[in-house]
Amino acid sequence: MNTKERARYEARARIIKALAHPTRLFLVDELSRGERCVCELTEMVGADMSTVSKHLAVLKAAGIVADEKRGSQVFYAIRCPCVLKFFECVETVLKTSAREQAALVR
Amino acid sequence: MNTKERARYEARARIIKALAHPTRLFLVDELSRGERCVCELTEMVGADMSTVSKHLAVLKAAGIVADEKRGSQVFYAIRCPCVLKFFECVETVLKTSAREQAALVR
DNA sequence: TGGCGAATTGGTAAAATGACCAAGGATCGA
DNA sequence: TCGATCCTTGGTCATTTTACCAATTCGCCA
Repeated sequence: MNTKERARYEARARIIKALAHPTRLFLVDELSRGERCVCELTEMVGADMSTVSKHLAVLKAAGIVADEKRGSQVFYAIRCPCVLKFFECVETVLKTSAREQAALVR
Repeated sequence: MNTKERARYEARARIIKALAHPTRLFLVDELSRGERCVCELTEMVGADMSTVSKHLAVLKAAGIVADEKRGSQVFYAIRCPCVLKFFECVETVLKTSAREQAALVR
């Protein structure tokens, strides 16, 4: 793995890392249904607003969501809907694992 | 977000976390071309074998790869090929970001 | 214009992650 | 059986991540 290759994998890892947290997955899932302001998301997540704000900042830095200030509120929206396909695959992995577990117990 | 929901997002995050490291992305990429033994992968990655072994253990625990001992070697292989679709999306995100950057400079 | 709600940012402490070294188990050829 | 190779595991230390609190900024309206 040379330097250039490594840089490519690091760039990819940065995106995936941004998704590698339960709260951020929830945020993406929720935003996939339409834009939401931070206070709405905070309410749903049930954590400190500063925590949610920071999670959103991570997603934004990765280019996964976009923000727009309107009045005193900030609305976030998905920028790359393909991210949702992640979930399908993740579910496949989970189901495959579950099946194997079941097979072992059988 | 109730307890059950949270558990679902945590399960998903575990899978994605397993992919959220440049070396592990490289390993998955390489394994997508066919099974490899740990010593081959170690050679390619250029890190300590114990480091590579631990990365592989993370992927295995997530159910993304499977291992098979044959003689003195251990071969790893992809278990859920759909993981490769992650990369397409990740590239899309990266390209979109790059385009926006370019637009800002223009 | 004073104050309130919305949001971000800085700071801090706890927990998780990651890399390497050292040690140990398994397999194979001499 | 001895030694070499392959691989995993345990330990340690540095770095990163994350959650909350406190402080600050911004917009709105009473």
